[in-house]
Amino acid sequence: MHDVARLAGVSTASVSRVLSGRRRVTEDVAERVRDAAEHLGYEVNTVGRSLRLQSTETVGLVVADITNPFFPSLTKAIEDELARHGLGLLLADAANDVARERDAVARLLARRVDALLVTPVSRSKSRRTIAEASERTTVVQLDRHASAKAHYVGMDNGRAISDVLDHLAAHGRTRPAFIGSDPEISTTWERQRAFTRLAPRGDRVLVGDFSLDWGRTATVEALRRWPATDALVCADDLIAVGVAEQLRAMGHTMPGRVAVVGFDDTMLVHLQTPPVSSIRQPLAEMAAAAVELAAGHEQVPIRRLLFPGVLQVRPSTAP
Amino acid sequence: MHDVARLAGVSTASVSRVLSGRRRVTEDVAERVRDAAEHLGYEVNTVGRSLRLQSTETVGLVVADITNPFFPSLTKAIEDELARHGLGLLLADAANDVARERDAVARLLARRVDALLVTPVSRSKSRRTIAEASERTTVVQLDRHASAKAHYVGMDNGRAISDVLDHLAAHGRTRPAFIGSDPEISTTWERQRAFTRLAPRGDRVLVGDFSLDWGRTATVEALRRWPATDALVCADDLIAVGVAEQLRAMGHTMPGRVAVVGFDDTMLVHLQTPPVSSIRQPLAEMAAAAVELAAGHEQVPIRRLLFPGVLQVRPSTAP
DNA sequence: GTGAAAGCGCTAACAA
DNA sequence: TTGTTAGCGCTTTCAC
Repeated sequence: MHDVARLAGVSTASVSRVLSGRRRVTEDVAERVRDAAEHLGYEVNTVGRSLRLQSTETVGLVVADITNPFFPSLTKAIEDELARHGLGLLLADAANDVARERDAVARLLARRVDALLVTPVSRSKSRRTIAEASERTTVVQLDRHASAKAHYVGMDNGRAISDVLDHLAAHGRTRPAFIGSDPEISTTWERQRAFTRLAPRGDRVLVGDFSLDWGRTATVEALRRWPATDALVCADDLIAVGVAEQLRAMGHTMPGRVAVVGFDDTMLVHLQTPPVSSIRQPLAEMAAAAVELAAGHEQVPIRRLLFPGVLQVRPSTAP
Repeated sequence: MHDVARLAGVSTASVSRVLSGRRRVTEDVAERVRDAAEHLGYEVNTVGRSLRLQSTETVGLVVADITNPFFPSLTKAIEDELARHGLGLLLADAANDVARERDAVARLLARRVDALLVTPVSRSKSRRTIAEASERTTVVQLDRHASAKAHYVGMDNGRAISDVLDHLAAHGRTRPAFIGSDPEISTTWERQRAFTRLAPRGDRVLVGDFSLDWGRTATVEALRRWPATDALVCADDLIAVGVAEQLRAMGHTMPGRVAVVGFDDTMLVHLQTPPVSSIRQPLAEMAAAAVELAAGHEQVPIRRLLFPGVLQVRPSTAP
């Protein structure tokens, strides 16, 4: 910076004013500084700037499980939006483990991120981690939530379930069952609860884990317990794919006797033949809202932003 | 830090020495400092440290396409290894676009990452980006490569193809064809070249893009042009899944008349029935090697590290 | 509008 | 072994 100042014949203060664009200077000075900087290949050192401004212009993101295909899509949406705001993304993976999640949060806080985005692993066991972090910086819970002490940006799962049930009913399917996964995942829990409240026979719910095999097993179990079932609403796409596979193995053509619908609209549902209907989260809008909360310098009251999902209708529910 | 020093009755230098662990102090001082720090909830400010040490202890990773399921696995392996070394991960996505890749590299360099890991989008069009970046910091090309001026950590694709052909031959399949994707992707290109060199009829190669649909189309085309084909070696799993789907649609049971094998061993191949054989990259070892090169402070000569892949044999090639 | 100077929080060189 | 001090690169008062 000194070199640039010398070459431009101004003080380092003016160089800073020009290059950071945070203050007015005469056009003459601005031009000389820009020329000098370009000539010397000078680029502002963000570390010095961060120290001075007490802001790293970096946001941390702790995803519950990066290998779950929904999270890369979410990560991409966030990274995109952050880049648009000139913010960096420090990523950490909790690997579905609350202890690792706590570690990851601590590591990112130690790096002085300006804000922290988290998709909590567990409704109950992530609560303290989130609450404590939110005393140190702005925390935005994304997709999932665990604490009322931090912002939450997610999808309106109740409305999504309602839309699914309407869609199924419109196709004459009035005897759905719900294949859930771990109810400690807030999204799964909300979907299950909404189903219980809204479905014709809301008690037809099976709960297992987040896996293809569980989808297979649950299909057999559901059709055994409730033989008249004409639709299986799944807590996520991986389960839905397992369900679809099992139905095919049992000789059903989809939708045929049983319609199938998943959640999150990951690429998985496109790999099935026929493709499986799924609710898509509006990731771009969610990312924009989350980053706005994260980048907002003023202290705002805790927000809870719910976006509507969009049911992607495919042959698994509407031939 | 001043508060900690005062409370412990020592200088800030001693606080630094204790908390950074980079210098010897008496146990008495160390204990008083640690107590004081804990009492005050003090945590070293990494920004100040970075400025002083001229090192951010952070590594940048530019992935070619985070929504391609191979890259989350790679990202996870890297993040894991970096965390083990106390290093942070700044992530950026190139979205399969060389212009965005160049931007991403520039943004991470501006943030003064200690090293840059990149999976180049294109063998030819990413070359300048990589070469120029490697003049500014340590660059490690991961999985794919584009420039000889930076390290490369990847899989031995030639050997992998050789293993695949041996495996197929052992099961009596001696008339394979290769379904490639974009040869600008270095891995795809190497796999294709090895096939051409090693396969019984190395000219039986189709080249398309990286998609499910191309897998479907290519299957039809391959069986039309070379009706005796008894195995389809695919440049990646997504193509392999498309191939498997198409074979099923054509009424073949896998492996039956045509065996199928993919690359990268992503979760996609498990979603097929039956599961599809695939070559797994040794991600943990590759990540360890890449991070070692990235974290190594001494200037080492350009390295090119190839790890052997492991063929995961499944019913699509061995019933 | 511009420059001089202070200071963000840290660590290393130097002195004691 | 420990303390004093300078300085990493930046931005922002404050004085002009």
